[in-house]
This record gives sequence, C-alpha cells and structure tokens, in this order.
Amino acid sequence: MSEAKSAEPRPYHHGDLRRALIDAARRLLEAEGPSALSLRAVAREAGVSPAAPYHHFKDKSELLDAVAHEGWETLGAQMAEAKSGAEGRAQLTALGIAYVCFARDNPALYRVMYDAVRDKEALPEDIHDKDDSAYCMVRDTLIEQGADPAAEAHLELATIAAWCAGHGLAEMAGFTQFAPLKEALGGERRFLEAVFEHMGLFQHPPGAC
Amino acid sequence: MSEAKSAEPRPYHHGDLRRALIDAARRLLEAEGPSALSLRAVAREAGVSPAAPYHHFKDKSELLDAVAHEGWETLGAQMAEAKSGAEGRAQLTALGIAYVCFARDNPALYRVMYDAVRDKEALPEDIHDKDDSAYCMVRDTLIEQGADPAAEAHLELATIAAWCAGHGLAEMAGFTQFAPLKEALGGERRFLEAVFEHMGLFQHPPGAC
DNA sequence: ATGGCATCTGGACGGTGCTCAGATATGAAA
DNA sequence: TTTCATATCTGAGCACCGTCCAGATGCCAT
Repeated sequence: MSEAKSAEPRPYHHGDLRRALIDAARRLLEAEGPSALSLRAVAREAGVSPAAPYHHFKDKSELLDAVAHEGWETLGAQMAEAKSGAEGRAQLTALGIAYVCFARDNPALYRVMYDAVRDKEALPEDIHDKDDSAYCMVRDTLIEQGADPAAEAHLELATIAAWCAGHGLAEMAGFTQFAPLKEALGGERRFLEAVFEHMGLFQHPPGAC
Repeated sequence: MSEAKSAEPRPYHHGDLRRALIDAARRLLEAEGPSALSLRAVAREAGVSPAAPYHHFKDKSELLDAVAHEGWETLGAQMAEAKSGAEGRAQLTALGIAYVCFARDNPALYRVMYDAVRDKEALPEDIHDKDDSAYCMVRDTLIEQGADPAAEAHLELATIAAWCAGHGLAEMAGFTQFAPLKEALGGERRFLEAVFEHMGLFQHPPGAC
C-alpha cells in the first residue's frame, strides 16, 4: 500500500499470488517442517484453490526453487554481514560459522535449499556464479587473504574444500553425539571454530602448500 | 534353496518377505531413482499386496532404514577394502576416496542413507558406534597414524573434520561446474585427492597442530 | 484333528501432485 | 463506454500415495 510497485507485471485477482505463495510456503516450513510442505497446503495457507499455484509455477519443484532462492539470498546476506564483522584470516572462519548457524537456525529451509540443489546436476547460479553468492564470497575471501587468483585450479580446490567443510558441518553439528564435546569445548561456537581449525585452509595461508 | 537358513525366525507364507522387500526396494532404487521408491511400488515389485509390508515394517521409513542400514554396511566394507590397499598416511585419503566413489556409484542409495540420518537427531549406531562403521574406521585410522587416543576431544574433532570433507565432497563432486577442473587435474581420482590434500588433516600429522 | 496365530489380501479413507473445462476479473481496444 | 482477448482462479476429477482394518489363508504346536 505504502510502496506499490507500479511498473511491475501487474497482479490481477489476488494482488500478488506468487509472492503470497512463497510467503505461505516459508510460514508453513517454519511452523510444520518440510514434510508438511505440500502444494495443496501452501494453497490452503494462502487462501486459494489447489490449482491456483499452477498459474505461477510450473510445478511444485519450481515453487520450492523459489523458496530456496530466497534462502540462498538470506544466507548470502548473513555471511556478508559476518565477514564484515571480522578481520584478516578470521573472516574465513566467520563465513563458515555464519553458514553453519544459518543451517542450525533454519533447518527446514536449509533442507529445502539443498534438496533443490541435489535435484540438479550443477550448482545453481544463485550459489555458484553470482558475485554476492555464498560460493563466490568464500572464493573472494581466499583471494583477499593471499591466494593467487591466477592459479585457478588451486583457488577452486580451496573453495571447494571450504564449502565441503561448511556443508558437512551444517549437517553434522546438531547430532546429539557431539553434545558432550561442545560442552567440553565451551559452547557451540568454540566447537565450530575448533573443527574449522582442523581444516588446513582455515589455519594456513591458502597459497602456502 | 541351496542354502536355507534353518534356525532363523521361520518365514511363513512368502518365504522371507522382509528380505524380498528390501531387495525389491534396492532394485527399484537403482532402476528408477529415489522418487519412485513408494511402499506400494516396492510391494508390487515383490509381488504382494500394498498392505503386506506392514507386517514386517512399522511404516515406510522403517523399510528405508533397513535399506539404508545395508547401504552403510556395504560402504563400510568398501572403505575397509580401500584402506587395506593403501599404506601409511595414504590410508586416510583412500578412505575418503572410497566414500566419495560409493556415493557416486550409488547416488540413489546414498541419498536414502543420508535422508534416513537427517530424520534422526543423532548418527545411528551403524555409522557412529559399531567398530567396523565408517565413522569408527576413520577415527581408528587417525589413531594408527599418530593421533593420541587419550586426547579425546582432539581426536573427535579430527574425525568430524574428515567426515565433513567426505560427505561434502560426495555431494559436490558430481556438479558439472567442476568438470573442467577434473579434466585439468587428470581425472576424477586426482581431483578428489587434490581436494583432500587441501584439508589439513590429510596432509599433516593429525596430532601436530 | 484342532485351535491359535502370524501372515497376507481387498477394500477403504484421506491426502497428494497435476490437468482441464469453465467461471471471473482485468486492462486495452473500439 | 462497451466490447473483447487474456490472465487468473475455481471445482471436479485422475492416478497415486501411506496407512488402517476386517477377514481369508496357511503354518505350527498341541
């Protein structure tokens, strides 16, 4: 109302059902978990018929892609913020911790995000190619810390290694088996830092080996 | 027929429907992918009614757990074989490569295995606690290579880091974006070795930092 | 031979993704 | 302003799903 986007492809009956559906999906996801996220439930939540979404998304997976897309944007923003709050080599660890914390705080959304990735055979543009994507942010940080941008293979390997660390930890950090260890190390953050420190790329200059 | 297990909890009508259902599920999984793996389809494949499986599994997820269980056993065996074919520090890399190759060669099964893990809040016994499980094999190998078994926190951190590397790579190695890099490095195996080498734990003595 | 019981079937219920004909609202053309 | 093509939405329907239940079926111990 206060800020109507006048030049957009105008909404017809509902207002902006596409937007409403994505929001409804995120609401459902947070409240009921990923298994409750059916297309019909989303339509119900948005107050439309079960067939309405098909005028805005080709099928269910396209809706989930849209939800995932926003998730990657949010994650990217949180990582950028974490990076700007750290200095030097600590920036890499800060990125990793932000990544894992996002997954911990939005487990259902993170699952949808990665399920969408798994269904493709390539990392989508959101993640891999865009300049402010999570993947590029890691790579750029490696460069800022001394990695040689000309040594493309080396740089890419280091980025992959870092990404594996983040994603692996995101899926493992919550397991109850590690609760005592977290306790012993003085909390979740210390635990994450400690694991990242075990990865060479976080503790040695990335171009040094 | 040739080798009937006589002392087992005797099969009644079908012979051994539980076994047959698991086999049918694995067959379907390989042929049609994870999305085709419905309980009804499994029953159909095994030649029984849709309700029959409920006398052997509480629900669908329990069947999938059984399939996943066998998957972890197979993976453990392949890792053990890979380890025995390597010497010294190369054993760790061999374990990692065996892990990733298993995931590449059995993508649908690997997905079922990890989906089953994700639905729990702890790593199941198959993976984490049993002596010949994948997780313990990594930990034991770290010990054999000089990690101090008494420094429990340190040892567990290193194991977690290695596990994250393996799992992360298992999910990323297939992305098309990395095809040129694999090419440049001289094949998939070289690529995997190179990524593992970027992880400190694979290249430095695990107790050294 | 009989009875008990694990096993399996057929049918049913509510839910799902998706399609399609038809109703409805809209912005643009006449 | 009236008309009209078109985007949007609905309701009904299809095939499939996971799960449950009453009852039929076959095995085993008695």
